[in-house]
Amino acid sequence: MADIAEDLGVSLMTVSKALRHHSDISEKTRKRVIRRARERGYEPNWMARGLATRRTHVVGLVIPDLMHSFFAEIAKGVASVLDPAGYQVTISNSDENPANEERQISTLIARSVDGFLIGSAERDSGGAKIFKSLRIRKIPYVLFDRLPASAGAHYVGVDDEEVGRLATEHLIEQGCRTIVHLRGHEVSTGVDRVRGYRKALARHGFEFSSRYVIRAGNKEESGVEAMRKLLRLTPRPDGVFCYNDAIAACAIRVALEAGLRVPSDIAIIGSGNFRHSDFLCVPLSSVHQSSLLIGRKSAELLIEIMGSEETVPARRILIPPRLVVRESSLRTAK
Amino acid sequence: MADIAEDLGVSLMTVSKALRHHSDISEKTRKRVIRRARERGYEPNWMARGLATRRTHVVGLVIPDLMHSFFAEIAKGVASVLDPAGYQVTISNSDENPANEERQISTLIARSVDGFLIGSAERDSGGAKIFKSLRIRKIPYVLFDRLPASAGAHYVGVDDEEVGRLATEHLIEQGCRTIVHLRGHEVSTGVDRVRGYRKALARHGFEFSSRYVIRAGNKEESGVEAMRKLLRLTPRPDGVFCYNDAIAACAIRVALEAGLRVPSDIAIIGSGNFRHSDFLCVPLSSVHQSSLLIGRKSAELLIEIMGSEETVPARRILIPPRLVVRESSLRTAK
DNA sequence: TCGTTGTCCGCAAGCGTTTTCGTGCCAGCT
DNA sequence: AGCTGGCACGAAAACGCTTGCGGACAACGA
Repeated sequence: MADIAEDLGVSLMTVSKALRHHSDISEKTRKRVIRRARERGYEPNWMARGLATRRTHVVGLVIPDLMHSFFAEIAKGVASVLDPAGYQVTISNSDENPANEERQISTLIARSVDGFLIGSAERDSGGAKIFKSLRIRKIPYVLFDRLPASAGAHYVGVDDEEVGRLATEHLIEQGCRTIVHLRGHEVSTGVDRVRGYRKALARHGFEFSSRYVIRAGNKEESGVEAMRKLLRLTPRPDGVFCYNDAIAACAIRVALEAGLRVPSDIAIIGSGNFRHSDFLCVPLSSVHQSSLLIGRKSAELLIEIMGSEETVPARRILIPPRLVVRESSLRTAK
Repeated sequence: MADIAEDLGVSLMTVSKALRHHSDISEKTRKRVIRRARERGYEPNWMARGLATRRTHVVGLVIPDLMHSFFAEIAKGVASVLDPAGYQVTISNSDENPANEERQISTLIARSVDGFLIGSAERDSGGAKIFKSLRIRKIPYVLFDRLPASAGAHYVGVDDEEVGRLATEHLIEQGCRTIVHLRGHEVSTGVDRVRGYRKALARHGFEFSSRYVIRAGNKEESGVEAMRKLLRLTPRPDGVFCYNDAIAACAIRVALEAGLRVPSDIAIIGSGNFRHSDFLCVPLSSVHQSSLLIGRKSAELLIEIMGSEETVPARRILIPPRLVVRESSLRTAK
C-alpha cells in the first residue's frame, strides 16, 4: 500500500481511503489508485485491517453433524451467500454434543469471529449459558433448524409443526387407522413435530396415546430398536411417521424383515427427503425441508444483523415444508 | 495483557514471553503470569498476533462436494486433528468445478491462510496454475483423495489401483464372466481404478475391452444412463464394478427395473462404502475407503510441513482399501 | 579486584491497516 | 476584500502483539 502511494505521489492515507471508496477521495484519484493497485496485485492484509477495525469478517458455522446431508446442504447454502459477501466461513462439528458445541463456540469467540450461525445440539433441558455469553459480548448469532428454549434469538428453520401435520394427515388420508410417531430427541424439531402429529390426529378425530410416540433419536441404530418395539404393539400400527429419513429407512427394513409389506401392511413416511430416498427397497415418502434455503436465509439474516449497529428485534423465519409422496406411503389406487 | 503486566509489576514483554513459554522467563514469574492471565480471562488477540508473526493459524480445506458423505467425513477427520492443534479450519466447496476451486483458493490466499488441504476437482487435462502459484508463494499444501498430474506434491489418499483390483477380483471369484466398469471422470481416482480393473482382468486371463469401460461420472443421473447403456451390451455383463456407491445404487435399481435379479443375474459392487448401503433394495457390496483416516493423515502431514522451515520432499501416503461384501455381489453359496 | 558468563527482564521498533482531526485551497457569497 | 463552507488530502496515533537487542544483576573463576 505504501508502494502504491509512492508510485502515485500521494499519501498512504489517500490510498487507503480510495480503496475503500471513502467519500473523501475525488473520483479521479480513486480511479488512479484502484488501477495501480490492480496492476501491482495488491491484496489487503486482513489481520491488519481486522486489528484496526476490530472485525474479522469471519463467521462461525456450528453444525451438529456434517455427515447428515441435510446439514451439509445447509453449509452449502450458507457459503453461497456469505462467500460473495466477503465473509469467510469456518465450520465446526459438534457431533450432537452440547459440551462440544460450547467448547467450539468458545474457541471461536476467542478467535473473535464476527458472528455465528448455530444449529444447536443443546437439549431444551440444558443450561445453554453459552448463548448468554454471546449476548453479553454482543456477538450476533442466528440459530437454524433447532431452537433451544434457552437461546431465544433470531431463528431460521422449517415449520416443524407443519411437518408433523403434513405427514400425519397424509397417512390418515391413505387410510391408516393406527398411526405411530418415531420421534426425535429433545430438540425443538423433535418436540414440534410431535405437536403437529397430535394436532393432526385431533383434528381428524383420532385418539392420541402416548404409547404411540416412541423415541428413536436420530441415528440409525436407535431407529431399529424403536421400530421393533413398535411392531410389538397391539393393535399393530399401520402407519408410521418417522423423525427423519434415516430412521424411516431403518423402519422399512425392519418391517420387511418382519414379513410385512410396505406400504400395504404398514405405510411409512420420513422427513428430510434425503438424497438417496429413491434408492431404498421401497422408495421413501418424506416431508421435504429445503436445507439450502435454510442456509441461505440464515446467512442473509446474519449479515443483516451484523450490519446494523442497533440490536435487531429477534426474528423468526419459518420455511414451509413440502410433502413428497413416493411408494412407501402410497396405498390408494392411482 | 498490559493490565496483567501492571497487576504484577512487570513489563508487558515479560507477560508476552511468559505466556508463550519463552525460555527467557524464570519459572516463577511465568507461573505468576499464567495464573493471573487465567484469573482475568485473558485471550490472546489473533489478529494482533498474526500481524506480528505473519501466521494466521488458519488452514483452508477445499472439498469437491460436501454432500458426499465421503468428503464430509474427511472434513471431520481433518478437524479432529487440526482443532486440538490450535488451527482453525475453513471449508470451501468447489462443487467439482475447477474454476470455483481456483477462485476459492485465491481468495483464501488473499486471506493469508497458513496452509491448504485440497481435494482437487482439477481434471488431469487442466492447467492447474493455481498449484504453481501456491508453490511460488511457498504456501504449504497437501492434496487428498485426488492427485492431479499437474499438482505434484504431498498427497494422502486411498490406493485406488488396489480398489479396482479388489473389486474386480472379487467379482471374478464370484464367478462373473463378463465384468464391466462404470468409471468416474478424469481425476486420478477414476483413472487409477480403471488401471486396477485392467490389471485384475489381465492377471486372471480375462480379456479387456474398452467397450466394457463406461463413463458414469460420479452423480446419480449419469449413472442411470450409463447402466442402461451397459445392459444393452452383448453378451450381457454379469458383473459391474462401479466408481462409487451412488452410481452402484443406480445400477441396482436400473438392473431390477430391467427385470434382472441382483446378484444372481448380475453382481454389483461399488466403492466408498457409504452410510446407507445397508438400506438399499439389495445391500450393496463396496470397497471401503477410510475417509476419516484420510482426513486425519492429511492434516497431520500438513502440520508437519507447516512446522518445518525447509521445504519437505514430497510425500505420498496411501491408505489400503478394504472389501466389504454384502448381498449385491454374493453369488457363491455360503 | 576484575573480567566473564549466564539468567532474567525491558526498551524500542515494528507488523499493515483505519480513524480522528486537522490543513490548505478554491468557489461562492455578501 | 473578507468570510463561510465544502472538498481533497495528509499527519499522527492507535489496534495488541512479537522480535532483536541491550542492560542489570548475581555468581563465578582467575
